[in-house]
Amino acid sequence: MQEYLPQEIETKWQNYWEEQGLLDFDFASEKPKFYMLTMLPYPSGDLHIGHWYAMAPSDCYARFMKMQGNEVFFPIGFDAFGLPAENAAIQNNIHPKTWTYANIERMQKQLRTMGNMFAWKNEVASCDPEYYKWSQWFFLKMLEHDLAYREYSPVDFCNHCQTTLAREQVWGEDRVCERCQNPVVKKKLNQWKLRITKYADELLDFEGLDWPERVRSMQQNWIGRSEGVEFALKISDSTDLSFRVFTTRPDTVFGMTFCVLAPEHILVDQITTPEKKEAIKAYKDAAERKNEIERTAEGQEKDGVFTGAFAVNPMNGESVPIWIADYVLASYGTGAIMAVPGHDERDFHFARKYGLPTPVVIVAPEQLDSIPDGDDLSEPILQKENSVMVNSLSFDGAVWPESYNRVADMMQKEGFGERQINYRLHDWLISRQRMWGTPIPIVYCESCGMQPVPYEELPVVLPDDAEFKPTGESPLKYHEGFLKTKCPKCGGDAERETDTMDTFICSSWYYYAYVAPYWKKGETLTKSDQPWDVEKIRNMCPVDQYTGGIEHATMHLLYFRFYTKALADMGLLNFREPAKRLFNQGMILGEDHEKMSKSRGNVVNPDDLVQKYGTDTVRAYLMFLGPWDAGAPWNPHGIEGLARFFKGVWTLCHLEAPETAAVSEDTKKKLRKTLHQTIKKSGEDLQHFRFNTAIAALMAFRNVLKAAPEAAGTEVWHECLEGMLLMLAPIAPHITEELWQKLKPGSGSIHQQKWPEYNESLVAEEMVTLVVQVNGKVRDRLEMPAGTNKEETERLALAAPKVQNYIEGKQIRKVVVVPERLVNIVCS
RNA sequence: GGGGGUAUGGCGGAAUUGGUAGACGCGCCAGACUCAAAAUCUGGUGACUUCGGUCGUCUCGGUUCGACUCCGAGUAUCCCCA
Repeated sequence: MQEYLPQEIETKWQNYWEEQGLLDFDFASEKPKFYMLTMLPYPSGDLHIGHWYAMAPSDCYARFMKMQGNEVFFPIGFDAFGLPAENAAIQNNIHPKTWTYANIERMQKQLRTMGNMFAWKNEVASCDPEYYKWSQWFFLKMLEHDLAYREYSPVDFCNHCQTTLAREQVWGEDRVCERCQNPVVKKKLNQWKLRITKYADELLDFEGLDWPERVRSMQQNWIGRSEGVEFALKISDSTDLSFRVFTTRPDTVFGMTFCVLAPEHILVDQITTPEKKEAIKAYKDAAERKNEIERTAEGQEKDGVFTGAFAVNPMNGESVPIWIADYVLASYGTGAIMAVPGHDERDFHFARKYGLPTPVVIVAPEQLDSIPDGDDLSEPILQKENSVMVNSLSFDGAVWPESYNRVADMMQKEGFGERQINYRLHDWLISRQRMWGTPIPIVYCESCGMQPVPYEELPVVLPDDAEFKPTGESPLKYHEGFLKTKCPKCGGDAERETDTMDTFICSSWYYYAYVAPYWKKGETLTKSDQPWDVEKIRNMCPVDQYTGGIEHATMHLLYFRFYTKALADMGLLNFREPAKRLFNQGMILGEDHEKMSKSRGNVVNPDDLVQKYGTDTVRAYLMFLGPWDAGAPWNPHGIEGLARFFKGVWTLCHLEAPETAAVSEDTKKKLRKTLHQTIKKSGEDLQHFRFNTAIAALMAFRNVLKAAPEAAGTEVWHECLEGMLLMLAPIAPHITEELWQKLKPGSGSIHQQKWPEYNESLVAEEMVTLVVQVNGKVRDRLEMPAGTNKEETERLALAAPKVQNYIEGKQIRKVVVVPERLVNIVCS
């Protein structure tokens, strides 16, 4: 027998598949199309075991779907813009483009060693001008449709990365940069934003999508829809000055004893009385130096300063003092709140600190008989459901949610307020002060102002000779050739926008690019272009199955959906969701159960493993570790089991028929039954991404075959081997191809075969094991034919000698019979 | 602080969805082959046990003839959000 040498056969078949065109997607195929998409990698230069963990099972699924009779499209590409290339440029004095393309080349090679059925002919790299010209084209379209705008506002800025960040890229309580973990600061800058908030409500709706609950609730929380009322408060002794506040609890409005403006609120300076000016200014200066989290953290002591001015509660005409406090943020809602200290945690502490009254205006129904005095409260009353309004003039006795509606209606009727929906979601900040990204196609002319670059002039190309200095500023700012241009309107001198786009822009539409890579390459674009091969997009999209890491739940996956909706509204797509099904794999951890990182020294190198065990074993082991969505720690020893398994399969396929063939009918029956049971089990498991149990079933099947070597050479044996190889093909494409072509010469690639079918009547067991319990404890096991009826089952169970020992002399109270499974005799 | 997930042998994990707990693999133990080792093969492997059994799925309580599975309370841990 020839030895199993995975490294040799794997390269051989990878080349064979490529030469035979087996990896290419056939758009003309009559078969049903299946678009299988895995999140595109960043070309960091080294394929990590995490990439394998994400991609090998995806490939297995793609191959499985192909065997199920689909024409499967499984493309790959590179998310090739981004900061690491630029950092490398500064450090090594090499252009990011050179660095990136070298990495791409290296990663292509590594990816090929995985043996995936990637449609390489449809590969894209987002840093190619033929790719990003469309990113720019979409930007101009968004501008036209009022989905892109420029705004001067406070934004999150990372000093270390020298760029602004989207809200989603600022992490955690410490508000650190997602990339470098350094704290971000607030800066006021002119920045481009996309109006994702326009789609807030639609993004909350997952109707018809098969997406994990986890992602849906994360997105819903992120969007943070809250219904409330926004109303105006007039400044006392002023006829025209007023400000607006948003509240989700209008039913507590009669409990307002003060209101609070954010220190940055535009009215602050106007309304502050002369004697308070100094204190207010000092407070504002201090607030500016704090970050958002210091200001709003719950444990934090809330402080503030009285402005000297008063506002009028429109519901009862009472005057309340206006304070400023930094726990109110200018960027959220209206930048001002009505403070109801009796019924809000933060307002309560603030009021107690400054001796402001805390009246009670809502109570729980059971408190109605003895309404507490506000002065006695030790904590605010936060009840919502069934709360009853008190001390609220004519509204007394109104019960939530009617209370909410009555106040809201009144405000609306009187014209000083209206119902409003507030979202936590901000518009998407896309400007980055970095060079290695898609240039924003805008020029600034001194006489004509801001002008979009005409469609026909796209792409605005990044210069190849930019100079990288560790100044922290984008080299585009100093590159005359890029910066200086002519105004498209008046022809006069103008300057280009030097900010580039967030790289999440590139990955928001890449799955369309795959379908027809570099569409209209080299051609001049126009405003009325179709950005892709419409026919193909119609056939191929949306994506049937998307896979990727959960870490993208509120970033990429939200942008991804937003883009499709926006493009649909521009008439470019005829569907509104990019992917029908989503599956998120978990994370592969180090041996120490910690996240893999160089600093921990627990990183696993897939290339070394492939070298030692071969691709098939590495792939299969990653799938075998546990449920894919749970992730798993790496166990360096476990992989031996998979290596043995494949060696075992290899041996079985080379087993020769014994000289004296004496194989019993029972053995044949058993083999055939196991085959059909395994087809059913592994097929169902693969369909549901349960790779681990599918492989376990195949191992069990191997064990059964191994125990019956006398059957080698028989017809059943061949059926079993064929079945084994076919079922194993999506998991281990190389060894199965090798063995298949040996076993069935002339039948072509195993990857063009159909998934085997099972016979339901062969799956069912003829004999079953019946468990007999006495008072819930297992006392005996009986073999009996399947289909034995209830009465007979009970009779056999009661008659069993072992059982007799336990029930002798006792009174039988009840007998529970579950045919083919169990009998429980309850006695005393 | 709020929301969500998870908890099963020495380890990774199975369990027909309320019916034999521990499939499959790793590790370990014993045996075969070998001068020896590796590889391979065979058998064993939850704990305790007086070898009859008894206990056992994070803890406590509940529902049920029967609970890893359902309900309530708690602990630990992970993720997301503040």
